[in-house]
Amino acid sequence: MTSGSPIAPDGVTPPVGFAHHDHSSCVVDGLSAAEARCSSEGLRFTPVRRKVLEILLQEHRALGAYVILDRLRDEGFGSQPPVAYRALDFLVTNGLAHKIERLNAFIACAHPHEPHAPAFMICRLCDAVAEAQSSPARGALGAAARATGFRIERTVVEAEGVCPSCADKAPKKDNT
Amino acid sequence: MTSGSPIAPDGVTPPVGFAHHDHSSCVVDGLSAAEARCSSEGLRFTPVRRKVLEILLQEHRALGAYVILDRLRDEGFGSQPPVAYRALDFLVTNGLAHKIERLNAFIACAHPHEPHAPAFMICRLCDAVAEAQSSPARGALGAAARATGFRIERTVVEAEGVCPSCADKAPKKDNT
DNA sequence: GTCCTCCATGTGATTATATAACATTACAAG
DNA sequence: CTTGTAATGTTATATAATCACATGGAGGAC
Repeated sequence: MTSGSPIAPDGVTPPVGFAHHDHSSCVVDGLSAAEARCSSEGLRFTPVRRKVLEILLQEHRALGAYVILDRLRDEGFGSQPPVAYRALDFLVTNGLAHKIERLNAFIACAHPHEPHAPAFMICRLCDAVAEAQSSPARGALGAAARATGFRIERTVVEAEGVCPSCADKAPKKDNT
Repeated sequence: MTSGSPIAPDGVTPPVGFAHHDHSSCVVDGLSAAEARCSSEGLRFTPVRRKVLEILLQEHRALGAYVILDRLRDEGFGSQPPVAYRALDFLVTNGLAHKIERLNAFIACAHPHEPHAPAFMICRLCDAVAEAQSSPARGALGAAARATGFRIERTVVEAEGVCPSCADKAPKKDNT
């Protein structure tokens, strides 16, 4: 996406995941960004953590912890749940991956270079997930929070629906 | 269990909805709104469903399905998970309750009279949950969805943080 | 009325998701 | 090398959700 990364008129970074792009660069960029981040912050980017991130980067979909665990086992890592959960916790804590609460599953961060309040679009037909930026504190939710004195520390913003590709394949949904 | 009392261990009334209000009317209004809705739409507001909604209405916090199940058992209803999950599914489907994805728990709808895209504020200290309205499709997420052709069908908007009451109790925040 | 069908409920078993607890290993600092 | 700390491995368990099938009740067809 390096060459074909148009910036929308309003300055919003377009989401990745529903559009064609050079996917190999997603993996490469994601891993190198993770290395850079960990190096600069003194975090240990260990083999398990790297492998989990690589697994996540290979698709723009959310993967359950046990799917990841299966792949870790195939790669010779430990095969018990904490192995996957600990690596995922590291990645999420450090902004290299996100948990999709709606799916109880995990996805690699699509914008690992900058701090962000992620928002996700989840296709209920093909399970593709695209990450966008959100500013929930600026909308109705932020107004409600300020009105009541609630201090927002973290937000979960997830939209469920149909991605353009699936909408093309099944334009009408009343057809069984 | 604490017999369902919404009184915190220290004896202080927790922030229900973050603001003082006539809580008995929450229960009454919620139940009567549910009756009206079900009556007008030909839905069966059965004893289990009514009891589950009543349980949820008694607190402005999210309850796990198994907590609800415990209370159902105490009331003489079935004690197996599907009993609670089916009633919850009915309530959520018909807009009388919501699932808080972040907590894997459920809460009664605070605005049962009108269709809405709910947003929630979750206090990580006292577990109180307040419901607000959201318009995620009008912000950055909506812009991203339109830009990519994603059709939003449902949104999850949940903010985690500290409610005003807990912020007062622990003004110096030694975070985490 | 009887029968029938549909939907809701009850129950036992199972699957899926996540964490607790503790032993072992790797690694950096002194 | 010793030691402290973080990471990993492993067993067991907790929590969340669903499957599969039996039972029962309300309402319509006859």
